[in-house]
Amino acid sequence: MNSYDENDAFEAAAAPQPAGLSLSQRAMAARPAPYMDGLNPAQRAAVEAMDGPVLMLAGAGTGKTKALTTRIVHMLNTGRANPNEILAVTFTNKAAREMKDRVGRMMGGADGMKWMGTFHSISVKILRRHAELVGLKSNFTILDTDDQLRLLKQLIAANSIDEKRWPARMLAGLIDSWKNRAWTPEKVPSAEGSAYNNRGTELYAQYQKRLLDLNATDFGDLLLHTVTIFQTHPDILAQYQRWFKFILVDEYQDTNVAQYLWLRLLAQAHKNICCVGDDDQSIYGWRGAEVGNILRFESDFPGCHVVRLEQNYRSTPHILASASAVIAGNSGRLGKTLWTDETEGEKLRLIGHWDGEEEARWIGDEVEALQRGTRHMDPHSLDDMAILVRASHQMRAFEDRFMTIGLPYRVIGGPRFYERAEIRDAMAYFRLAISPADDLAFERIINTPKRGLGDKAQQSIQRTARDGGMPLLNGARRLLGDGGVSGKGAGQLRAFTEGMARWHEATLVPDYNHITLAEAILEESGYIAMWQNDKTLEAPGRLENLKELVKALEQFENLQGFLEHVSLIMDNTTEEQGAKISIMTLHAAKGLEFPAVFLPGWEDGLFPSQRSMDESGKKGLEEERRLAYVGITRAEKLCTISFAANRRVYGQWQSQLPSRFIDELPSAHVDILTPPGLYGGGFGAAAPAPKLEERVAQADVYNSPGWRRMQDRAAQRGTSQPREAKNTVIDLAAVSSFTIGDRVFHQKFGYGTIGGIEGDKLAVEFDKAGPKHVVAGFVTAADQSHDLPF
DNA sequence: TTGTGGGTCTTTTTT
DNA sequence: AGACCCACAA
Repeated sequence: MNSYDENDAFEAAAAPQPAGLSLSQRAMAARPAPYMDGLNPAQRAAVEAMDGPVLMLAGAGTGKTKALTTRIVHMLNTGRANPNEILAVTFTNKAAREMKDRVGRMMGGADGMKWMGTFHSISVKILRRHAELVGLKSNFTILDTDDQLRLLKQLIAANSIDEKRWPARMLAGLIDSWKNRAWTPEKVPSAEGSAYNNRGTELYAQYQKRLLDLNATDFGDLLLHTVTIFQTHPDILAQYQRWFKFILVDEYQDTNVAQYLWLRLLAQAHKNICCVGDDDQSIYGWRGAEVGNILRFESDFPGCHVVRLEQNYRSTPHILASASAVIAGNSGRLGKTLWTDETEGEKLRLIGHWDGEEEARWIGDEVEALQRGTRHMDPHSLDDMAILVRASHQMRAFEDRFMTIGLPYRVIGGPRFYERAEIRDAMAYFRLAISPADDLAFERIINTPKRGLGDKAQQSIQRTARDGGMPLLNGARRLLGDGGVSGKGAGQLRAFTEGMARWHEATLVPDYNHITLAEAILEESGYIAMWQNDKTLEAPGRLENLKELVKALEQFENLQGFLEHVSLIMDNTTEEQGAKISIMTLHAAKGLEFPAVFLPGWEDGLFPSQRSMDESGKKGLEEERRLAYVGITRAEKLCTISFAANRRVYGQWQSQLPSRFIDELPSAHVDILTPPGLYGGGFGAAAPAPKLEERVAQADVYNSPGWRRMQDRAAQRGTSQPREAKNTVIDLAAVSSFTIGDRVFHQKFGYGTIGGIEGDKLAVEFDKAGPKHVVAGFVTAADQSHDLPF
């Protein structure tokens, strides 16, 4: 089967269409359609506005998917379009699947909706039909980032560029960003000429040529080539414009320039385009998304309907008020005011911790409390809870903690199934068996498992193949015939090429059993054995994944079909049993909702991310703020924000300041769970830090049992007694090191605070004030320390 | 050819 | 701290 053959819905367009509405359709349209029940006026308006462009500004939790799917159902039911005349585009397969499911549920099947999918999957369908116009054959392959990087490395080496100074990743990122902006090599502006040591454009052109030679595309090409075809072949564009009577776009705020052009070209004739988005949830600027697209919609499509969905069905008033207050800090918004009928609900909770481990500990306890149910909350399943972090490395502290207390968790968005090394290796074996000319697959697996074929041997294979103008696999065969490989490698290479020949034969048999074949390939190639002999910890998991892969084959008729599918669908489909708390990044959380959400790590530099602010300034900060908005609005009932005063960053302890977003939270909607003033930074607007004198007055360090214990110990050891230095302020810049509890910190603090949890011993060492001297104290419950009131 | 030790870098992620 | 990548030695 070739999926590019089955997609010929386009031909069906030539079939005569019913003129106007049928009687039954008119009857349907006349009475209020039952599927409209339960829509609010705004949603209804979004569903019914059919004459001209529509911009649906849908805030978080306002039922935009409901409006979007109902709109599709409405178009179908009123006979405005056939299922295959509606182009519905999303960004992720998950979103496409959900939309399909929901339309299917309302209509009793969404079979005819052939043009509902991601930008990329739809582009592939179009591109397969017109591949020759951009120099490809219709059975082109789609490279993943791994292949892409390997290709670029070869090019860089061939151009004798020092890959150390000019990494392939950098070039890949550059090319990707150019493709996101719909720039072919000729169109890259000369201002970009200095990129990649002045050779960026040149290498880009070479890379594109190499891709055509391989009859391959990368992900960016799928859109870029399609746009090129539309721009250079008006007749073809016109066909599609006629064909797609209505266009719907989800998450419009995340479109990049290429996608924007793609849409505008298709929509410019009839202008029946409906874009749904939320400018406040644009969080993918760093990968080319242009908030400008949504901000500009009204001038792009003059006379468009703008519908605002503002009634929120998800969150409590406190959560909405907090999210709104934070996002209000951004400028240039289209502006929305989320509101809700609900009046009940818990305030947000804000808590500071001593360090990241303490934070994880506290959240673990809190999760268990929520499971049991608390004074304020009914018992909740772990499935109802999520921890949303800014950066994926933050997830580890929680994994560690949950592992030790035996709390079931799931990490969402980790390394994806199809991106794991063992899966890609296995797929490369399948690819080579099906297409013996797939050189990239050959390179990946020729020495995996180790066959004694290192650099040298591989280079001779490359040379032989190039001289003979043949694929690498054939080159290897010829080299073997010529006796060009010696020693152990020869025997193993022969076994490999013979195996490949055998497996390739097998794929040519009509209706071959692809599952048995796949198992045979992995077994006979020695790939399974490689992992079985591997005694490292992750080996069993990898074998498990391979089994999983073979199982996934069952849903396909043959290996070809499977590979075609997998190149576009990269999501992890394995759903394990049992209730688990979810841990994921804020980015991965978009589109999801949970009754209880934890937002840890709200510290300046981490969130908002310092790098984001350094690289993109105010623009970066605003995107971070949108991320905060997304995080808070994921919560339905309970949202807990936390930060730590100290955190290990790249192996170094660093003192942290609370996030500036904490200062933007409205104090009336936030419960502070930490004694105010615990940390010098205070809680911003929610609760400003008390004056130092007040905090010193509250401190009762010297009456604590701990203080006495310290005195005892000093006496025992014959060292000097801890010095009393009450009501003095320490210049933190003079602190060279300090210890709290059993941790020692060697760091200069130009600013900030030092704190501990109750019971921590605390000692500070100075180096500026003459000879080193040490003061020591003890952290009490009342004064978990700040500017060291000794 | 394969294993190892030192140097480098460190946000977010879909297709 | 930890992952990754490359250069070098066995």
